[in-house]
Amino acid sequence: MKSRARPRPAARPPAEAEKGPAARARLEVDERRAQLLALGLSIFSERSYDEVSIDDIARAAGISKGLLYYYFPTKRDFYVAALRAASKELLDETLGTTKDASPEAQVEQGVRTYLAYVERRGAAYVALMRGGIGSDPEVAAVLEETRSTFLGRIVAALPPEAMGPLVHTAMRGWIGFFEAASIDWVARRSVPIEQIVTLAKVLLFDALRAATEFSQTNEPAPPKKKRPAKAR
Amino acid sequence: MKSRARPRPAARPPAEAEKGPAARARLEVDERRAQLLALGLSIFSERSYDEVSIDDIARAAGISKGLLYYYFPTKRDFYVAALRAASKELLDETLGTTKDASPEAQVEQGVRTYLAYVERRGAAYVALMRGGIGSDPEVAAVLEETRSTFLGRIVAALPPEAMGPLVHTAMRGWIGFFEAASIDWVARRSVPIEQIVTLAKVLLFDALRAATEFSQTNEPAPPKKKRPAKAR
DNA sequence: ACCGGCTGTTGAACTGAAGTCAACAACAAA
DNA sequence: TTTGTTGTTGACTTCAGTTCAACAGCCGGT
Repeated sequence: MKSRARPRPAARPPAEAEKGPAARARLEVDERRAQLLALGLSIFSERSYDEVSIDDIARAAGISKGLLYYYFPTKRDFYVAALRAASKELLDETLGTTKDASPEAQVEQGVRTYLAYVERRGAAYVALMRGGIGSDPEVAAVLEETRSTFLGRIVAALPPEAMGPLVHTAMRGWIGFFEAASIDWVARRSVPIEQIVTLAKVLLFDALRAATEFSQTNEPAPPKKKRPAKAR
Repeated sequence: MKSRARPRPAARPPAEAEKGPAARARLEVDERRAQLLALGLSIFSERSYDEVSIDDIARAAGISKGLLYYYFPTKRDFYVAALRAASKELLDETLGTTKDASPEAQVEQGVRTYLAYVERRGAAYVALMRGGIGSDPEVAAVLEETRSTFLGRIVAALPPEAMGPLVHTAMRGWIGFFEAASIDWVARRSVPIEQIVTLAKVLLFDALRAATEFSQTNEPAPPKKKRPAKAR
């Protein structure tokens, strides 16, 4: 009975109508959150950020618009959360279980796993890892964070003396190479995965070698022959 | 849509007030368009797409909001137009006047000019070439177009027999490498430009060599070639 | 000068989607 | 049952993008 009679937004329709699919269920925070993130990931893979309205998302999830704001403060936050989830998934999967294999084997393993993820997620990978909302600071941060993590893993496996500004840039560049190659690969699918793996692996070491070499001199380096990573 | 009988928006204030800066000037279409694009380029370099409102842009340009819509059908179109202008600028500058230099010299020249652009435009390059509005189809198209043009230039200088799916992917990847390296370079500025130029040049040919090699066999390729590039 | 016509320009109104909020319902504990 | 907590709702508010009819600068013809 509550005589709290406040404004009075008119009575609500009991909504007795039975909705075929999932009628309103009261889920736990974590469940619903996970459900929404998964949904967001799939939706944003197909349509761009602002081709999708909050109402679309709510409708697809079978919930009200307001509930979305109960879990995510803003549409953008929702997008970022979905992006972050995808990033985490990728990072976790590629963490690699190989401890003490040779550097070559480790790289090969990591690259292969990465490509497997790209192949499985396809559109999601392209839509979220590439592009994103763009200039948006938070989105850029997630992408930056992801690349930075990969960079860290590579650097961690390098002999400390080999590190230098140019090597840093070179590795950064290699990540760019690999992302671009991955996208081209999934988009065209005209090359066996093994060739991509080998190409990426070889170029990583090529880049590493070239960078350490050129760090010493500004000249195109005529004397030195080869010599992967070694003394400074 | 809403052709309601518009009664009478009330007379407009003569606005006799003298505006200090540039009072309303009647410009020609091309001039104003160019002015707006330049302005947009600089604005979007500093703040993200939706941190900037139409009103902000209009205010900065000293015009009314409505006029913007006289030149560009939508905010997004405006953004895309600015992006396209930047892309065209970059593509034009790097077209290279060297006709018959050696492949190496051509690449070096192109890379150097590209980096000069990146250095000059700094934020604009990063904000527009990277990111963009993201998932947006049109924006993606402009970026794709830009990369595709660069790819075309590289491919055009290759001996036809050398072309294959893997080489295509490799070159695509190299472009990704170079973009990432460029961004890292402008962001950190801890490496002399010459080193970046050399690194990029060497890796282009490394990638080319590796790709043509692996195209033949799935094996890590034991023997074979050395110098593919020859310029038709 | 006067009249048009063409076109750049404006301000206010309109629209639609993001974001807010008080009421409410499902469930658990008392 | 009663009460407390908290997931859930839908109408409402807000505000940035978009539309539009009126308007003003400028040229050519008379």
